[in-house]
Amino acid sequence: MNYDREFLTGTVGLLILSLLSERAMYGYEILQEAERRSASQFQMKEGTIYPALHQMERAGWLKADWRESKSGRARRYYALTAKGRRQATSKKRQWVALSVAVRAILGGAHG
Amino acid sequence: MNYDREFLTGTVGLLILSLLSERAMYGYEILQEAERRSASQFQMKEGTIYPALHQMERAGWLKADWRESKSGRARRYYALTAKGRRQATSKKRQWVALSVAVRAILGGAHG
DNA sequence: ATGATTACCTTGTCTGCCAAGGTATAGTAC
DNA sequence: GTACTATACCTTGGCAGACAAGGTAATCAT
Repeated sequence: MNYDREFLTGTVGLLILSLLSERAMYGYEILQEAERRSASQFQMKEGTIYPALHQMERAGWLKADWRESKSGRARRYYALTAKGRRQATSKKRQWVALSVAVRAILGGAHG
Repeated sequence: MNYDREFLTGTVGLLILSLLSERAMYGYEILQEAERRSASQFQMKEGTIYPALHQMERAGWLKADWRESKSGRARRYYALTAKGRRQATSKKRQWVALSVAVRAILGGAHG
């Protein structure tokens, strides 16, 4: 297996796809959820996430629709398509393989 | 702790520093060693590693010297400086934290 | 001699991430 | 009522990392 070049840099894509594979979310919610679950290790920026979502939508991984919240504020919810689900699975697998490979090298280096 | 932006993309830097924290190596050797230990998962390219080594040298993380191999071929060996050793430790720690955080998010997503 | 491998290097391109800025609404504090 | 904060969306521009592609030159095997 070869890592996409994109993947080596693309932790953000992995996170988005992973979160959306649980349920549909809107952009701002993804930011907060990632921060919460990682104990604030991840602090993705809006300038990172919105363009990423748009790009994934164009690529056919996501499907978006506007929903009104109770307060009347409009939110754009994103859900995985079938293609997106395959991407999510693939990226997770790649990440696991990557982390195993990194550990194989760090491990040699003292421990 | 916050990840350097650089780190999120910079697996290559981590690998180089880790390998050099074991012993001095020359560029080409690093490529091969990374590939060998990762069971060919990593196939770093020369266009990646040489500029990276030069940059780390400029940053004062590495010290380089030319050595002749038995065959008479010249090789440029790189060794960590004290500063480089601190960097290596820091980057390893960051990587471990990153992988924990990613797993915290992937974990929620079905498993 | 021809090609593969070792070993170094640089330039140009593509893309990801983010800082910075912008819009607009809802809730809270004074 | 007005200022501030948080929510929620968005875009533009710049910087840096990874690599494809190309180059040099020596050694080794056929």
